[in-house]
Amino acid sequence: MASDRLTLGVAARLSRYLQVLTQARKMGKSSISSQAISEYTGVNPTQIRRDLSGFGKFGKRGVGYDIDSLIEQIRKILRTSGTHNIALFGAGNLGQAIASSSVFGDHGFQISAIFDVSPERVGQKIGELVVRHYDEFAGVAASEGIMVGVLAVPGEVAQQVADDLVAAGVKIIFNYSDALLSVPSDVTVHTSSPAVELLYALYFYLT
Amino acid sequence: MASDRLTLGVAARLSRYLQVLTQARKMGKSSISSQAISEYTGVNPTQIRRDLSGFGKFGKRGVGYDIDSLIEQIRKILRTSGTHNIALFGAGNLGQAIASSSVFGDHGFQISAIFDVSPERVGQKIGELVVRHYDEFAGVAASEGIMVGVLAVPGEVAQQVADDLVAAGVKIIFNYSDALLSVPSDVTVHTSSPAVELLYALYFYLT
DNA sequence: CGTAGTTTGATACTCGGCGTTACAAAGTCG
DNA sequence: CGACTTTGTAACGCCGAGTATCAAACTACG
Repeated sequence: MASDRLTLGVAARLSRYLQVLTQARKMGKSSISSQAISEYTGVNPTQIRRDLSGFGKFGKRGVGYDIDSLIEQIRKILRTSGTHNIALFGAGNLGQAIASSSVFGDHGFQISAIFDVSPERVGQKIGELVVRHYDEFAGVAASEGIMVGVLAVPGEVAQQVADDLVAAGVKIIFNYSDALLSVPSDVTVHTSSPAVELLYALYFYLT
Repeated sequence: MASDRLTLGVAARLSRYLQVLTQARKMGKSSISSQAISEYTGVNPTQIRRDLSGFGKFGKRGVGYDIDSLIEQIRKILRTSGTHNIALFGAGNLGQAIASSSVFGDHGFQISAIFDVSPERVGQKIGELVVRHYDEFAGVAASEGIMVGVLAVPGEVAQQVADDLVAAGVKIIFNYSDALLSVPSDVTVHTSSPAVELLYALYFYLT
């Protein structure tokens, strides 16, 4: 079949290209060379061209790659074109920051609902959305096709929320809390860990 | 010399172990097996043992690894023991979320100052710290040894702040904005991109 | 128009990282 | 004491990724 699974490395690099391309587009650029992508990602230019040319001829010789079309192509390769509905849990500082930024929207993720338990926050408006009470989640999950849940809740309740997400059929959990979540093997947990990324960067600076 | 540079892969995995170990410690565990670390990181247990045994015998056969001591050992290997001072820029929702959480503190990063330009935010107290005006940064950078800057500012001003950080001698910039930053080659920029990480996870779920 | 410069696409070769398998040694538990 | 767990270590092989090289396509400029 034409749709062989990408290797971990290729998928990781494609995602990274996507990040830089999206940023570059925001900066008003319309075209970019493999050399330039290399400077921002650290990936070898030849490697970049090889990654891309494996799926088609996206670039123009002597010019580079058209950013808009390359973004679309990579999204197709990653099978993540279109928009995906996500649910956000926790409307504290972090939840509000996420909801009012475009970090997820820029990559095709639409926040379709925000949940919290605090009476002061429920009913509050953040951007276009109104914070709903956590009890409503089960109903919302059933009606909208929620596949991804983003946890911006305190660590103490993260496991409880994760359990509820699993019960509702959510398959991917993005965890901003510091809790270690236990989930069935068919559910993916990705934990945000900026400090660890920083340690990694620091190591290479120090040596 | 005994301090050969670690390969990218080893350093990345050690960081990842550190993340899980820190979480596990928070959950009250005191010991963990390579098998358990494998379940949370996706790294092969043999690979984990090989990574660790290359630097010493940290585990106890039949038992596993003592979490506290292993964390300390990995920090030593990564040369990132002790505390590191970081400066936070932007005291909006995101900045407040970062400042009031322990994500950085748990890994030895101490936020030594928070800066903003908004008159309403300057002077406000977040945790133990008082938000200072951005103009004070140059002075603070000189007195404290600030090596890392965390940007929680709007994308439009991110490049300006980055330039100032570079001028002040900061070598590592953690960028939460969506701007594509240009810096000299001896400065490392790490851009937070949760949505891209999510796309990556989504790809492997879909296939 | 023509030439120099840029950048992609493609191939061949090599090296090393990592998965796999296997097993002895050291510890725990009943 | 004996069964079980888990680390530490070695051997082997595959494939991913860096490197080097070159032709082809495109731009820019005189």
